[in-house]
Amino acid sequence: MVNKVILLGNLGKDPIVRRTENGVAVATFSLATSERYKDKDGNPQEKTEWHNIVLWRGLAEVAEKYLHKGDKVYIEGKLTTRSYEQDGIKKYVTEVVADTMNMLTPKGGSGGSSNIPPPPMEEPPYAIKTPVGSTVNEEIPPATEPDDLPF
Amino acid sequence: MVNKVILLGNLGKDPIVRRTENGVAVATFSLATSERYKDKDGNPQEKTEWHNIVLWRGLAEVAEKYLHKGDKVYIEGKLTTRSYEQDGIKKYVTEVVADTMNMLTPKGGSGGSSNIPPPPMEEPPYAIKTPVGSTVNEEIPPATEPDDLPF
Amino acid sequence: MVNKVILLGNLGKDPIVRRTENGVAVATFSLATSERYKDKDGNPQEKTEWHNIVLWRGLAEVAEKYLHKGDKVYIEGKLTTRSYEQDGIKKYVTEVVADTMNMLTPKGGSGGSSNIPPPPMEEPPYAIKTPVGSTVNEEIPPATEPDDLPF
Amino acid sequence: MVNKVILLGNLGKDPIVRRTENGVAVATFSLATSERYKDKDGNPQEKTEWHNIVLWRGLAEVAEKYLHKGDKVYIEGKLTTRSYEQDGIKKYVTEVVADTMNMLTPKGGSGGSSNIPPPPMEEPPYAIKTPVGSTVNEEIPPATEPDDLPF
DNA sequence: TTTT
DNA sequence: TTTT
Repeated sequence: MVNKVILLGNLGKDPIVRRTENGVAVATFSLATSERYKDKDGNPQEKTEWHNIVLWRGLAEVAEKYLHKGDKVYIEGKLTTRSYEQDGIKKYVTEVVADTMNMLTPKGGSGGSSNIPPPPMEEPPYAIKTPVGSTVNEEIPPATEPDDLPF
Repeated sequence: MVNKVILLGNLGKDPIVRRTENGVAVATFSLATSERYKDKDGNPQEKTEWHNIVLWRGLAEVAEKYLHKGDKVYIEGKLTTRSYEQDGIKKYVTEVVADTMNMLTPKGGSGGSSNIPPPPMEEPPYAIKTPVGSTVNEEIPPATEPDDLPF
Repeated sequence: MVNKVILLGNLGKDPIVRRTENGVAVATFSLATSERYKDKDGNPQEKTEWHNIVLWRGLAEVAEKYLHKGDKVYIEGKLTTRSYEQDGIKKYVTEVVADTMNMLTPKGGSGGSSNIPPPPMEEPPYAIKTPVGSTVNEEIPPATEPDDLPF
Repeated sequence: MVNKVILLGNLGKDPIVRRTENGVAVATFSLATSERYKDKDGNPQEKTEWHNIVLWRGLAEVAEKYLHKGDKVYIEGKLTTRSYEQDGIKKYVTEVVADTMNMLTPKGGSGGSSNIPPPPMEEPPYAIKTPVGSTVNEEIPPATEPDDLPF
């Protein structure tokens, strides 16, 4: 079974970083991927998709330190959907849980970085406790190669 | 900007195929990707994600003819989210609009293929008219190579 | 930096499995991906690419036990090139070092599985000792999710 | 069958652009993807892979105009291997024929751009006429969506 | 031959 | 809400 998402786009806002009671970091942000195309009259159009990104542990720490509104990032992850209830209505959120991140905005660049503290209550997607899957790429022990190859 | 999803999983049901007024085919189905892992007590667990797949034109026609419940398919596409109103409530659906499909269940295989007609009312995701993006891989004119290479 | 290869094709022969002096397993095989297209005269053509696949450790063990000539597999990995000398001539081989493998041929299927022992000398690519990179997906400790999410 | 390569790295040199007798543009360059890891003694190491990239038609024209040594690009393409004879010895080259390219170095950036004319004779990989496959993403007519969706 |  |  394969479940892989590859995105390269820009952050709509600074990441929001929280920690679990055990101190595990979780960062969330939305990422825009825009596509230019021509409509049937030949006029140039742009369509933007917004993706909910979730990063755990090491990746969340990196996001907290270095990622800002407007920054360009490459994300590789898994598509996941979770549900929660709001005002008695069941809602679904689809998120991309990142396992690889690559920051593409040069340091000192982008500016942006609004340091206004996040609102006390988040948008619906993140309002309810629910398990979410993740793998942090940077924590994976790099499989070092044996020196004694058989070929 | 890159927006790519790669899935390899099994169909939860037979595809549902509709046509626009212009006769353009659209197929939809949900696709399961399961992941086995061990929980913190070391017990094997399985977690299944369900993905909403949308195919247009040629890919929809192929799906209509050959895809059945339980079949294994490889899908490459784009992540898209659209919204609709239901009972006065705005709802969001995230879908994968396929541009490449690869059927992995050998012909005559899989069985399954429940021919029970689909319910009169679909799940929320497909209940409302909304524009959705798509590219059908098979309709792309294969770029044939010139014979007179410069190297 | 991103270096990712995604292949879905068929094994040309049974895998060849070796072990380093430390007992680490390495499996190699070639994988065919075929593409159908029409030439400029509209005649259907097929073009097959052969890829050198390398699997380490757990993945190699799985390949040894379950993979056979003709089997269909999904492979995700890294593109790597290494060089070696043969008869005083420097040669280069490009390989895909897998970090994920998904076997798509149902058990008992495929047939094929020629049990003819591999030739004493392999094709050039695997004739010389050289370091090769790898990560075995199955050995990665699955990042279990904390129960105490902050949202 | 799936044959996909995804790379994000830096150009080692300016692209070399040629044209076939029919005026079709072909650009080639090598792309570095570097990976940082720690060796078994815990010392940080870097390993760089060099990939041979080939772009056709529209993508080649874009590369010619905008890509320079050192620039960062995202490439999506196919793995292909071709052979040629040199001094009576058969040689193989593995290339990535791009079908999507995304330039990630901001305009006016990178500088580099050594305008030293390319040597009269290229490295072995490009010395011999051979057919190579390609699809230029930008030439694909964007599948416009019908307004009359059936759902 | 690149980049961080 | 981003970016080109």
